[in-house]
Formats: sequence, structure tokens, C-alpha cells
Amino acid sequence: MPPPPPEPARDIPLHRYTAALASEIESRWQERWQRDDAYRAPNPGEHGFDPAQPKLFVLDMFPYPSGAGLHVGHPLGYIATDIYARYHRMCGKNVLHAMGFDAFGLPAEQYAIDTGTHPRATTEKNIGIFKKQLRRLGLGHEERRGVATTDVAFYKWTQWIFLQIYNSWYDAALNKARPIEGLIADLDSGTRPTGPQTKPWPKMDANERASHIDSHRLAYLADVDVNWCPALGTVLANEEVTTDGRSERGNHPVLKRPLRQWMMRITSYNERLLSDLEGLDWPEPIKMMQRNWIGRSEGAFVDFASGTRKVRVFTTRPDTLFGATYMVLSPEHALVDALAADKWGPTAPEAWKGRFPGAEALIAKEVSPKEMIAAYRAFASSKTDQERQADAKDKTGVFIGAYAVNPVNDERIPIFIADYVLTGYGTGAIMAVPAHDKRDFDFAKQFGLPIRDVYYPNAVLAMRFFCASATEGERRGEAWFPTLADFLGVVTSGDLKPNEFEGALSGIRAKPRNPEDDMKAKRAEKRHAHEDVPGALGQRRGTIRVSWQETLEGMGFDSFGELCEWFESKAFHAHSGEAFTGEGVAVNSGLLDNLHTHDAKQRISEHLEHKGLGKRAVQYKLRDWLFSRQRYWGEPFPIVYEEGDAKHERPIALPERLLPVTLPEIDEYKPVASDDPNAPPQPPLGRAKEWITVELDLGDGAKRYRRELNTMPQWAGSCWYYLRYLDPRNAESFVAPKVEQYWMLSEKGPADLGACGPDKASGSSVSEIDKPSGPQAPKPTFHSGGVDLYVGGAEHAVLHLLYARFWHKVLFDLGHVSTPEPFGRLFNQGYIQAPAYSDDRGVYVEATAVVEESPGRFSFEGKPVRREFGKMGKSLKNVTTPDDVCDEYGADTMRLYEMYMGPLEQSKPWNPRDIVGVHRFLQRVWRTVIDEDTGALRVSEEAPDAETLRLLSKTIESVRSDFERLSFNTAIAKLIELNNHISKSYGERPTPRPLATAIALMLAPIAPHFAEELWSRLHAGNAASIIRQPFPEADASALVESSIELPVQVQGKVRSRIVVAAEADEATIRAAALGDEKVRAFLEGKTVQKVIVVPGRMVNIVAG
RNA sequence: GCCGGAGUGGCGGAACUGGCAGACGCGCUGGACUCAAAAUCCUGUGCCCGCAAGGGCGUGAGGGUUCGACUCCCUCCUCCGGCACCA
Repeated sequence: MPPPPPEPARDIPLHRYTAALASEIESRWQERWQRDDAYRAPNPGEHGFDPAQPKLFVLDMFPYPSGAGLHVGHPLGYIATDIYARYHRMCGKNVLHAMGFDAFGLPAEQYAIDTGTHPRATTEKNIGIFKKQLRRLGLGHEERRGVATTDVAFYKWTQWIFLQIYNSWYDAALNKARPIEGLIADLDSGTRPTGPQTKPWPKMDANERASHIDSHRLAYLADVDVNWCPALGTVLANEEVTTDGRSERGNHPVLKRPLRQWMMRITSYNERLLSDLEGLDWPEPIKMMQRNWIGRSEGAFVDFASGTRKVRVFTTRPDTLFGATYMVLSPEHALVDALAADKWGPTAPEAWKGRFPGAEALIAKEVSPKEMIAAYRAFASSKTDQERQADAKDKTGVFIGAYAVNPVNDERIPIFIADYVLTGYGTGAIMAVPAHDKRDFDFAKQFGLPIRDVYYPNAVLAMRFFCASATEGERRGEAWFPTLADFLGVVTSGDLKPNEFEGALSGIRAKPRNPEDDMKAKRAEKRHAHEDVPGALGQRRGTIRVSWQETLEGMGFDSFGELCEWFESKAFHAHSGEAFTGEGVAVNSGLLDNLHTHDAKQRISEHLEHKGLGKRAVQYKLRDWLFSRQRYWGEPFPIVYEEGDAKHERPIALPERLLPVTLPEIDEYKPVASDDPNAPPQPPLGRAKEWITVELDLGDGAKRYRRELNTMPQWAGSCWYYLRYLDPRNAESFVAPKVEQYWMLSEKGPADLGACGPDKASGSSVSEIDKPSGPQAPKPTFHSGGVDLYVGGAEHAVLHLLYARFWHKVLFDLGHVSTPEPFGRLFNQGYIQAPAYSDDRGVYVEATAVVEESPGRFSFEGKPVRREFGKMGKSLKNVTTPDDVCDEYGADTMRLYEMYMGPLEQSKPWNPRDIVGVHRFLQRVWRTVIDEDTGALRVSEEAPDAETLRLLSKTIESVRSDFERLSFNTAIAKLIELNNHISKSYGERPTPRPLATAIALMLAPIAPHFAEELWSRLHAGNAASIIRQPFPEADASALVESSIELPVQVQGKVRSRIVVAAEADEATIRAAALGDEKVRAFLEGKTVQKVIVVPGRMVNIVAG
């Protein structure tokens, strides 16, 4: 960024609102606000707390304090929440708005590895830079609540929450988490049996009991496949692995490896995480992403017998069971070895024996099924996830020499293993229905397996009926369509849409008989594409785009009769080209025949359950959460192990009194890397020799224990930081219940939540405190309480927001918080994009040094460069920092510009050229109030004229509603309009005081320093801060107009305008419209058929 | 492939529930001030025809519903985001 241009001071009026003046005003007020603790929001019990005052909790997604500092993209959301918070403060609310730091994490640790600087030093330095930058923007955060996740006093409570989770289990009967003591009590008293597969509780020894308990905990150790990077010596999150299966840092190979890791049983909550989304005021796309991530699907388990064993499959389409022609297990399925035959039977086709690279050679060597299985497993596990995805169409697998019996028709079907069946989902086994599943279809084609239709599209069935009963005349004549449509009506219970039929017909489209026909069909399609469709369907069900004749031609038939002949000749195959996965009518399915998909599902489920062959089931994609990392810069686990036998070790939770477990100092931060990929991980904490063992008395005498050496992932702190804002200094608990209830519970529904005004702001939130908690609490209508407004980027749509919801629900179940959801209203701000320029080698060049030669042509150091738009960042060399903008225009202009760029939720390009617009606006407002030459006030005590007052009231109304909706760009536009009107109306004359004060007040949330300065000057320096002045109210009486102008349309086009009395009745308006000269000219020679009068809106005259 | 979101002047965008398309800003045009420039102020600015009055066309494309469609419905195209063999 070039230095700001020197102010050409000599010709500019002395008291103009310039960057220099802005800077002076801004630092002066920032100091003053800090001195006065201007944003203090008292907690219950604190000085100044008023129980009658409504509360508002506004939250930003707190940042990771990176070394690069802020760029202009970061504060977008912060400015928005600041405006919202300031506005509501002016509406008399007790507003909590704070900013903390998500300060654990990899960059500081990586920097430590490279330089030896302690991550805490780096982190604290960066936090200092961030705080300074944020303060410079005038963000009204309450300082005392701004916590960092790395503060020992903070992560003590992160560890405490971990213990709460660890010491809990999920009681499926009550559908909530309970303390683990409850489980032990149930087992002791015998009210809860251990389960059919397990030893009874009284017969277990101490070890067995402990592991039985451990297997119920919400935090548990398990052997799981993780992304393990031997070179870095750590497991990596999926986001830290590149698309080609290497580490993002260092580009080292990453492999899947089973390791004993901490897990969180988030899957216990899948149903609640899913259904509680309904009550949240969140953007629909985010809800959708969470739904997809949780991935609920309804279906059934079905048991297939194979020899003496049963293989259970999961399917969402039990209604296609009659079409199952083979079965597939995942390569790792537990039953594969037991089921596999010693040799392939004589009837096993060669093609089944193995299809994967290297299989042919093995077949030639006549290896046994078991050898082939081993080879296939080796092949499958060597594939990265990316390769699997790339090969999705090319299916591989091996026939294991065994058969299973389809329980509904006793058919013998072959069993395969294939890696397109995943171990971790469902039962890791499927019944394959190639006719109605794309993947099964691909597999069947490649292995030469039978494909049996058990569903036909509705149209096909209609065709069957038709072919069976239509007369020769109907086939050949014009009347074919109505008859077919009637059949369709029967088949589809009458609600088939025309387009569905069109689609259905194209679904059975025959392969063109020869290329020439295909061309003919295409030409026909083009020729007729825009013609309206005559005929029965057009009249009966609306109009469709392509005529039936064309549909026929498109399928390669000249007439309907020809289609019938073809259909009857059995050349037709529903799956000629692909699997039919849509809904339709069952065929070839015995008891399901002629049922529609929905009914068939119902019927088969009842049948299976009745016969004991299967049962309805629900599956989820959501997996338990891998919760440990081999890193230094994270929260240590409050967990120790007994010294000694490492194989059977069980974790021991530290009691609360031993918290916090502080991070030890170590001399080197690097994890211990290893060339042996099978070596156990050596987390950096292992270097703290003094720390890794500890002598403790946990109730059975002093003993030495080994500490857990893993640390928690970065998500841990962000799962609950918002709760610590409420009560940041509390040493007794993570948040005092009274305080938590005050800030998190909302008595009001969603409609009232954002509302602000004297009539709506009454009523107390504290009366709510006695509300019962627990899952039995009254069902939320829409708003489930929690944070009133949470603003952040959509990149956290699933991970952070899902993890935080999970922790919150656990805390809720255990009675530590009073709302089932943490964030009642969520808003996603867009990204700020910026042009980035690359030269002919594709290397990015410094964007600030690029010049625009001519529109659309850019050059850097004389050479042409290419422009694109991307997320602002170091790598694209297109960063602008807020400090640059503050230097050049001031923080208020910066705030105003970011809000004026466009809708908050939209991504938009950073365009510095536009900043002058809002800067000029502030200059004009300044001139409305202050004389640029003398610096004196230029306001008068005279009353504003009626028209200006009306505009003022209108502006107040819309600005208020715009603020509520976070529509700041339009709010600013209204304010510009108002100011333009004032300067036009009053010109050189001084501005009436009410207008000046109103505009200052309305600007206060957006441009706080600027508004405070005007406010102060308007009151000769004797005013209390504008921060808590009441926001202007619209004057209803000023809004009344005596006459209004209405547009008059003829045939829907505006032709004239009429002025009528505001309260004019319809007849008067009608007469005025018809009498209008211009209207009469347009009605010349026509008769008026209809006059539509929309009172207060417009008039439309229909004439013909 | 599946699921979302979005396409409006030269540019960013407005029109909130089907009722005056283009608010507001940038840019550009012309003018005032100035020796001149900058800054500031005023004027105009969707496209086409027209000296003008006026007219025609216009919200990604095509159709539909309606007295009336940026807004609702259908088909298609383009861009962005998410998921990706989840049975």
C-alpha cells in the first residue's frame, strides 16, 4: 500500500471532514470510551444491573490470531454485529458483545518448530496486534469478557467440560446424557442388564466392569483408522490432508492407520442434532449441510442365510428385494473369511473370480478364492480415498465362492467382496439390485451378473395396460393419447404431472435404430421446440413443451402404433442404458406387484418383520468425533494411566480439584518423526520428562501415574467460548447458572427477539429463570434461545457448528446450561473478494502495483497480466488491510464502506474506487451540521418543514427495519437520501436542529466516532455519550399524507399518473383514472373491460 | 453425479408479502467556481428510434399462470458453494 497522499492542505476548508480530522476524532473518542468502560453490560448481581432491562447476546465467530494480522475481509462480520449491538444498545437493551481468540492451533506451533519461539509468545504477540487493529475500527467489544482459549483460566474449564463428557453416558431410553454414576447404579441394582452378548454384571470382575462402563462413556478411547503422517509424527485432520493424499505442510505421505485415539460419541446425538435444526433461525443452506452431514436414511435390515450363517444387510430399498441378484460385502467384513469357499465351484464364471489390476495373472495361476481375497484386500487398502473416487465407475471385486439365499424368493445368489461397499456404513454388506441402483448396475455389467427389473416407471406400466387393451383403432388413430392418459391416471392415482410423463417416456427411450434416425429425431425436436402443444393434455393438465408426436420421434418412432409394436416385441428393457432409480410400480415381485414405491416399502417391511427376516432401521452417515492430536499447542487431557501394563491400560479421569492440567514447558516442539511407519506416535508432550509422570493420591494412596500425552483438537475451545464470555472471571464454575440463564434464555419468540422499541422492549427476561430444564422443557416454537445473533463465515457450517451444538447438548442434559441449542439465530456473512493478477507464467504479482491500461487490460511493470477474483489473502498477493483504509479515509469510512458494498451475506469484490462515495457522504453530513470554514455549528432552532419531517419519519422507519434485518447497505442508502434531501431543501440555510440530531443518532451505530463528535458538538460538549441515547422514533402523524400519486396502467403498462386524496375510495380513483387525458388516449377505440384498483398502490385498466 | 445458492445498466447493488424495474453509490456527460487543476456544487445517465413530443424493447434463455411477474410454476443454460460409491 502506498502511503496516503499528502493532504493538499492549502485549498481545503480548514474544518472539512478529512482523513486527518477523522483520525483525530477517532482516537479521541476511542480513548474516552475505553476510559468510561462504555460498553459495559452488567451481569445479574453486578453494579448497574436492571432486571427489567431486556438483554441481547451478539456473537462473532472468534478469530485465530494469525501472524499476518487482519485484512479487510475479517472485520466484515464484526462491523455488522457491532452495528447491530450498538443499535440495540440505543434501543435500551443490555447488550453483550465481546471478542475472544481461538488461539490454540498449528501455525503458532509450526512457527515454534521452525524458530524455537514459544507458541505462547507468538500467540500473545499476535493477539496484541489483533486487538489493536480491532480497536482502531471502533468495535464496541467489552474488554473484560474477551477471553483466549489458551488462557490457563479458560482451558481449565475446557478440561472440566471434557471430564463432564467423559463421566457421562447416553441413556437411550430417556434420550439424554446422564452422569456415569447413574449407569453404575442401574447395573448394581439390576434394573439395567448388560446386554444379550455380554456377561451379566454380577459375574464380571473389576476389570470387566470397568471396561463395560468405559464402553458407554461419551468420551472414550478406541482403535480407529486415522490419517497418520509418519514424517510429521502426528495424526492429521481430514482438512490437513491434500487431495492427493499428502500432508498440507511439508507434502509428506499420509496413510490410514489404526491408532488408539480419543473419540467423542457425537453419534448418540444424531437424531437430536438433526431434529433440533428445525427450531433454529439459521440460513437454510447451513441447515441443509448439517442434515447431509448427519445423513439420516430410513430403510431396513434384511438377513440373508449363507450356509449356517446369517449375513445382515442394510438397504433403503427393501421394496426391491425381489430384484437382488447378488450380494456384496466390504473387503474387511468380519464374515468374509468364514464364508469364503476353499475353491470355486465348477459353475463359477471366470469373470467373477477377480476384477482388479493383477487379477488376470492370478486367475491364470488358478489361485483359490481365499488367495484371491487376500490379493484383493491388499489392492483395496492400497487405494487412497481419491483413487477410489476417481475409479467410482470402474468397479472391482472378487467372488468369494459362496452363495446366499434371498429370503423372499429362496433364490441362490452369489456373494462378492468389493470396495464400493464401505465397512463403516450400515452393516458393511449390501444386497445388490442392479436394475435399480446405479452402482450395482455398473458392477453387474462388469461382472456379467443378471439384472432383473422389479420396478417400471409409471409410463411403462401405462403402456403395458394400453398395449393389452387398446383397440386397433386407438392404436392407429388420433385418439391414442387420451386413452393412455386415462391409464396413467389409474397408475398414478391421478396426480401424474405432464412433465413426469414426458420424463418417464424418455426414460424408456429406445436406442436409435440408426444414426440417421437420430438426426431426424434431433431435427424434429429443434423444429418443434417452440410450438405450443395442442390436444388433450394441453387442455386437461396445462401445457407441455414438446408434443407427443415429437416425443415419439425423439424415441425413434414415427407413430404411436410403432411404439406399441416395439414395446410388445419385448425389445424394451427399462434398464437398457442405466438403472431406474426413480419411483414407480413394482413388477416381478410377487406380493408387491402393482404397488407403488411408497406402498411397496410399507408392505415389504411388514412382511419381513412378520416373518422375522428383517426389520426397519435408520442409519446415519455421522461418525464419532476423533478428539486427540499429537501436538503441543493444545489443551492437555485431564487423564492419567496407571503405570505398568500398557496393553490393558485404562484411562483414569483426574478429579476436578486437580484442574487445570497446565501445558509443560518443553525444549523442542517438533513431534518425534520416524522412518518406521508402524512406530507408535511420540507426541511432543513426551519430551516433558518431568511432567509425563506424576504422583497422585486418587483416594487409594499415593501412586505414580503416566499422563495422557495427546492434546485436544483446536475445536475444543471454540465449542464453548461463548459461554465463558458470560462470566469470564468465574473461578468456581465455567459460568454461574444465574448468569447463564440471564443471557441465554429468551422469553420472547423469534418475531420479537430482534424488535426494538418502547412498546416491545418491556417485560423482563429474568422471570424466565425458574423454567424447568432438561429435554422435557417446553418445545421451542422456532427460537430455541441461546445466542441471539451469531455471525460468521459459512466455512464453519458443519464442523464448528456441529461440535459446539453437541457439547452444548451434553451440558444441557447434565443441567449445566438451560437451552438445548447454543445459537438461536445464525447469519453467514459473505467473503470479500479481491482482484488478483497473474503474469504469463501464472505467477501472482503484487496487486497494488498493477495498472489498468484500458478497460479490461492490465499490466504489471509493463507486462500484461491476467485478472481474476479470489478470496483475499497472502497467496494471491491481493491483501488490503483495514489499517490502510483507516489511514486513507478513517475507520468510520471503512465501516461504512464495508457495509455499503452490498448484502452482508453475499460475497463481493473489494473495490477501493468506491470508497470515496461513502467518504463523500460523511463529508456532506458533516457540512449539514458544521461550517467547513469556521468549524461552527450551522443549525437553526426553526422547525423543519412538513415534507422533510415526513421523509425523516419514513427514513427512521426503514433504517430501523433495515438494522433488524442486517440490511445495512439499504439503511445507508436511506440515510444518504435523507441527507441529500436536507441539503437540497435548505441549501445555504442552517439545518434545523431536529434533523441534525436525528441524522447523527441514526449514523451512530454505523459511524460511531463521527456521530459521537457531531452529537457532542450539537450539545456544546455537555452531552452524555451517544452510545446509549435512544434511537429516533418515527412520528406517525408526520407520515400521513393528504394526497397520493398513483400510477395508472393500461394493459399492465404504466401510461400515466393521477393524484388523488389519500383516503379516496375505489370509485373515485377509478373515475380519476378513466378520466385522465393520457389514459383516454390509450383507450381510444377500445372498450374498458375491467378496472383493477389496488388502494394506495396502483390502477390497472384492461381494455379490448 | 447428487444437494443447495445465485444470474437485474459500464460497475457494486435496490425493489422486504405478485403492484411505478434500476433506489443509493461508483464511473461517465455537460455545466458552475478557478488563470488552471484538484476538491466541491449543480445537471444528465438502462438500451434502441426520434430535433422534440413521444414510442418500442428491457431483470440469463424459452414457455406458462395472472388484470399485472425480477418476484410464482415448468424446461434449459451459466456461475458459485457443499457432498461425493453412505446401499
